[in-house]
Amino acid sequence: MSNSPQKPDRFEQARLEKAEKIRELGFDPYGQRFDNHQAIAAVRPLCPEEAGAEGETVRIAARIMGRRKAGKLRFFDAKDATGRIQLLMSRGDMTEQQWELVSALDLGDLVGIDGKLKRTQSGEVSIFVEELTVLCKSLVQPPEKFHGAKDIEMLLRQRYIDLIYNDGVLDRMLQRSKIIDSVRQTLRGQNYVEAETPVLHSVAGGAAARPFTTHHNALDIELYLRIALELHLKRLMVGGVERVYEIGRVFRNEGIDATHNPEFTMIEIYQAYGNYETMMDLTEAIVTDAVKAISDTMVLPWGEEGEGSIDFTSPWPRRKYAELFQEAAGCAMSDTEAVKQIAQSKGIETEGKHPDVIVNDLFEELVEDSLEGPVFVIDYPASICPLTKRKQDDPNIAERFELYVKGMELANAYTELNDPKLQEELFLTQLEGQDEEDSMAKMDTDFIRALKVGMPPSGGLGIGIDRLVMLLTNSRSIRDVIYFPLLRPEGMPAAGEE
RNA sequence: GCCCUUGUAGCUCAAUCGGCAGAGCAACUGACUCUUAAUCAGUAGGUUGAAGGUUCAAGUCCUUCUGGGAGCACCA
Repeated sequence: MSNSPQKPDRFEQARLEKAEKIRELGFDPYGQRFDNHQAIAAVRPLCPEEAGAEGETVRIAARIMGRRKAGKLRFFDAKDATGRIQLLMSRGDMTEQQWELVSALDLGDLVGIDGKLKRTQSGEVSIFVEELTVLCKSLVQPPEKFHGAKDIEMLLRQRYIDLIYNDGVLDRMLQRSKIIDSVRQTLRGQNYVEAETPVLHSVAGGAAARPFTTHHNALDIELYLRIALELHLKRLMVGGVERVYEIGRVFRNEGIDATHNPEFTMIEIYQAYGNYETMMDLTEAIVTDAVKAISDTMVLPWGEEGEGSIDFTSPWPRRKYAELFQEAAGCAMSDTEAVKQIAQSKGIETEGKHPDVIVNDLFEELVEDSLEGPVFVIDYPASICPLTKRKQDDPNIAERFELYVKGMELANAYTELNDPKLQEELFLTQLEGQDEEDSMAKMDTDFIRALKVGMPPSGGLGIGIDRLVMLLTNSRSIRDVIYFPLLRPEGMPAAGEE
């Protein structure tokens, strides 16, 4: 891409001329510090009910969203992060210099306003402007005032346009912040401490996913961006940090769709001397607290208006993996031949695969999408869970649960494996039918060394924060809850050109 | 990666069978002191994503490239 500045279009040219006019009037088109302004949402209720009655003097800072003229009157719609309010500027109430300044205003400009709250004759809450301060001249023509901006590509590449001009976008992102605050608060209340562990890993472990690779120049080594938080947090458990969590970005070099972004936010939580059952209780606490943080009710809408809902009232059902499998497939998951036949009838590749991998493929095909939830699926086949402690009375079953809501996996938790010898063995054992890069079993010798020192028996829990926010804000796409989802860069030269 | 679909003015969208590229909003000039998708009169605004091809004639048909979206695959 060229580094030379873009030639201004006709709109930018006109606005630059207005900026110059503002300078000639003795003002700064890009503004200065503007103290003691009030939130529009706080100011609106102060307006007198009776039309024409003079209310309090207020000061706001806002963006100009709309404009109407009626002779020597100017009505503007102004908006800040909290709400909208109408501004009224009258030729008769302003100095000559201020009136000239009004004529240099455009849609999209940021202004500081001092004036009195008063209702217009039609009853609209308004600020009758006494002093106008230009805080920033906008050089860009805003989208159409009625239909707004709809081009998804533009809205994602220029998310600020989306945030300014599309109602609900900023609100949803602020809800995301509230949800994350709530998660931290719940954990703080139970004496968990937040940790920050490395993003750059020499072994990308803790999950089954393709990593991004990068390179450190001074050490001249290949590094991976982390795909999970697990192995470092467990090292902290070894070190005596008994209740620990991290909220952080993880990176997986895989496809992009409505529920997957290459970088996404996970929380992983570890509790010494707990197990997967204590983590189920914690999951319920975290999610229900988050619901309370953004809603007055435990039943949240899902889908189009009136189409559906999610009832987060706890406790949530806990269903055994094997039972759900049997109900859906009509055979026991230990019946290897029957499982294979059903899998083949569903078009699932079975050749060379470990029986438990086939069972899991079938489970995903038959069961997952139908789990409306919230529901805990518990007790997974051990062979697909290499980091999990087995049940004491059945070594084929792992103490693991996944939480499903609306067919989406929201949380995943284990009773953590703390036997270093067994862990080492599981790292070495590739499940048949899995490519090495698809496998979770990547040898991490430093992690084994840590386990030998001794890690308490523990519960571990991971929650996909983006998915939690999606479910709580009725968002069908992960792009609705991430400010800047990954897009292909603009303006790359076509292959073979240049 | 596969397949389908889409890209027209700053924005939202038209353009019939291949036949003069258009509207609304926004902008600009003017009128109007209570509007709120304000109204009224006028003006200007285009490399139809890019390159090539077919044709007397291409926004429209064909090829390649490119950005976006939906689905599939992978995955959480």
